Amino acid sequence: MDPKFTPSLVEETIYKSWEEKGLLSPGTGRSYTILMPPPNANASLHAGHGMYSVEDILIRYKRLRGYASLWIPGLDHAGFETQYVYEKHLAKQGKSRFDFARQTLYENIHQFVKENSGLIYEQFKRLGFLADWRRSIFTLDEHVLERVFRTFAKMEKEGYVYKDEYIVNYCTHCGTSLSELETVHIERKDPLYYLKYGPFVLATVRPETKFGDTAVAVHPKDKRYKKWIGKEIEVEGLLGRFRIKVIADEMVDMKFGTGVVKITPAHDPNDFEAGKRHNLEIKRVINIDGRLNELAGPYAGLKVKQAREKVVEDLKKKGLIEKIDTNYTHAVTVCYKCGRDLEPTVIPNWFIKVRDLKKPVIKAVEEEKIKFFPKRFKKQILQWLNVMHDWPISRQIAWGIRIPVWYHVTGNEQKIWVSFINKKGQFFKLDSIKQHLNKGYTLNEIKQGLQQVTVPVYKQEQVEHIVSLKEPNDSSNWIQETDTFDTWFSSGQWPLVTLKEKEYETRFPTDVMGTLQDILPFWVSRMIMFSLYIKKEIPFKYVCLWSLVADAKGQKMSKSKGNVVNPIDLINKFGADAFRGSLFFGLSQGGKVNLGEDKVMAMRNFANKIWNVGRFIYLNQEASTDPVNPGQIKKQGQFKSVSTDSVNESSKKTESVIEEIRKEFRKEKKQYVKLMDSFKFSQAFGLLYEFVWHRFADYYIEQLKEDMRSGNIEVLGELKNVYFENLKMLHPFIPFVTEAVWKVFHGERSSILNSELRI
RNA sequence: GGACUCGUAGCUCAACGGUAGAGCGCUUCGUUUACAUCGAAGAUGUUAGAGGUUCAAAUCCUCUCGAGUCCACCA
Repeated sequence: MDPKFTPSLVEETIYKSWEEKGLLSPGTGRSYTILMPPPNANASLHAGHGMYSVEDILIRYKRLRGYASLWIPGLDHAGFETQYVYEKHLAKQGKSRFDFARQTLYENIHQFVKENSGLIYEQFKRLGFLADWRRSIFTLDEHVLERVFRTFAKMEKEGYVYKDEYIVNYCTHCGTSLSELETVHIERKDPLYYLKYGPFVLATVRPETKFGDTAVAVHPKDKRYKKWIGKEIEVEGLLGRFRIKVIADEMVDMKFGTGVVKITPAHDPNDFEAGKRHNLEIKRVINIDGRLNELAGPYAGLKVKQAREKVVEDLKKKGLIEKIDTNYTHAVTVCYKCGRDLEPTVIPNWFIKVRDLKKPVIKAVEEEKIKFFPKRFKKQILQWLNVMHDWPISRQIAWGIRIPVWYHVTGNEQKIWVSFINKKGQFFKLDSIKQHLNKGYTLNEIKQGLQQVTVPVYKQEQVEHIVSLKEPNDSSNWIQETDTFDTWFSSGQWPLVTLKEKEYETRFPTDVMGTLQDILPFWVSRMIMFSLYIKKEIPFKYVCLWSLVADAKGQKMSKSKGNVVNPIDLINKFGADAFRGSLFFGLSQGGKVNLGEDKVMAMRNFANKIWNVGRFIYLNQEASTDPVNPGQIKKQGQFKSVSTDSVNESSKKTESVIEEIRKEFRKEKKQYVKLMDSFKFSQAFGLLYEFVWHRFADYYIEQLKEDMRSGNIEVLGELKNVYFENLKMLHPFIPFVTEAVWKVFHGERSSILNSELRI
């Protein structure tokens, strides 16, 4: 044994030996199952992934406790994220997604993902993860698509699916709608314009949307305006005079501005709601490309920002602006991806009605059928579930699972709008199929080069559609929806696609779902929802949440701050054990993990300490002439009878130290199990650290050093026993060094994973 | 506006009703034989502030101040 433990010399060999011995898959015993949260297929390891170690700890711990523990990995196609990355890649070549038919784009991204996937698994292996890689599942695998289709079809049949014009946060840059959870609110200072509006003055930050106003609202109790309620007023605007209705609505804050609000249902979420309440017309003036349309008269074609400037300028000229408050701070909703202002816009969208679907979820959480660690997340998820409203599942991206809805083209040529690329690669923007056909393109060619299908929701005359995996095989023409499912619609069904059919009897519900607390509402709540809906059973018994890994100072890691730590660098430098240890050493349950090189170094030292304790015992064992099996000594355990023969000071001392160590060790082990079983990993690890280093090495070994040197086999046996048991307890946290030492004592072909941790 | 988390040693954090701890850093001493990626000894704290409950409070309660996160609203 070298005087130093050198991770780089052993880690690869050890991992290979686990693979070769089949230790990545479970042996016999009671089932214990964890589904790995699928990382993005094309992702590369970042520090946050380090927390997947929690699951590795559980898998190894349970394996040592005699369970058939199984960790099933997977990869997520991560629709939005991946397409975003790919489009940046395209931009470098001076191209955009509008240069490709959606099918081509899909295939290109697929190729791109294929080329870039697999890396993260190699990196996970560097971390020592004991997952059954051969069982890896990709969220676009055939059986996943089928499951997703069946779920959608069932939901459709049972009335949980509907399509509606709906106001969504639309990112005109990313070209897609975002769920509320994908938006970010930022505080910003914007000018607040006080516009003369007929007999009123009203305040707005968005004068450019005034062309879409369909009412003016005041508070029902506002004495100032009571006499106008229900009447029409005449307003002098930029496009001439027009009449508009005055409505009363509680949403109006009398104290804000002048207490008068313009209602623009098409471009403001609140106004949209108000519009519904008062049956107002939705008048859309901004198109999904972020430019004003023909309803804005001379302003058509301008982007929102330019339009605002121009409108303000012209309003000033006409004397329609009373004043401008330049000191107004408000919250703006921006895209979490590109940071640009989101445009509230109405577009046709598929929705899932969640009111009934979420009820059993709330019940299961309330009744603690599913337990959360740390506990406070129970409260949080309940809060989220209670405010959760209908789920928009349409995404206007190509990289994803296409919604299996087919529209009946025959007879609806005028109602179905498409954009496509012709054979020559020319792009044709959104227009009705009829228009395109009139220009001489065949439906087949349109379908070949299809980019987007948009079927507005016609209140009276719906376009006939059916849910089907393939094009209906009849004489008429059909065209498939181009929207894809929200990523969470498929990954929410993860627990339903990861196990083999017969495993649902033994391994379902699975045991633990460990994941980032950020995606508790996105993912965890939806997995529970789908599982209860399809299987009538919870998908997992425990949810273990961890937070982001931050830098040494507790700052969130981000590229712009330049404080990103690459775990692989740390592993190369200090070893996987040191990296893993640093994620668990000295922190509170579910708290923030501060990853600093100092801490990793401290853990490197700890691994080395463990190695050297083993080395010391080993050298003494080699030195002792009689290599008696320590197991036998333990059975005899007769220190008293041995020592009574030679009654002297030193043996009395030995005897009492042995008693002491046994007592302390028993206590340690008991506490360890208790902590591990209640997901208090950091505390458990701290307990081991303290015992192994400061009690076992610094105290007991020092006390018993003389006995070891003089070849006292009983003492050696006792120390070995305590040491080995501690190796087993440490193994889930720092698998490599513990395995390396184990092999020194038990032979190259042995593995600590084949041992058992008895209590 | 609502909810949550957190203010403890120079730094990063533990302890969660019963003598305030760890890692890193710092001071002094110690290496012929397990480890200097080490050992021994030590310094550093009115536990943000104020009040309350209790025999006993860093810990429970209330308020104040400060930091952060999430949700909602904002014409």
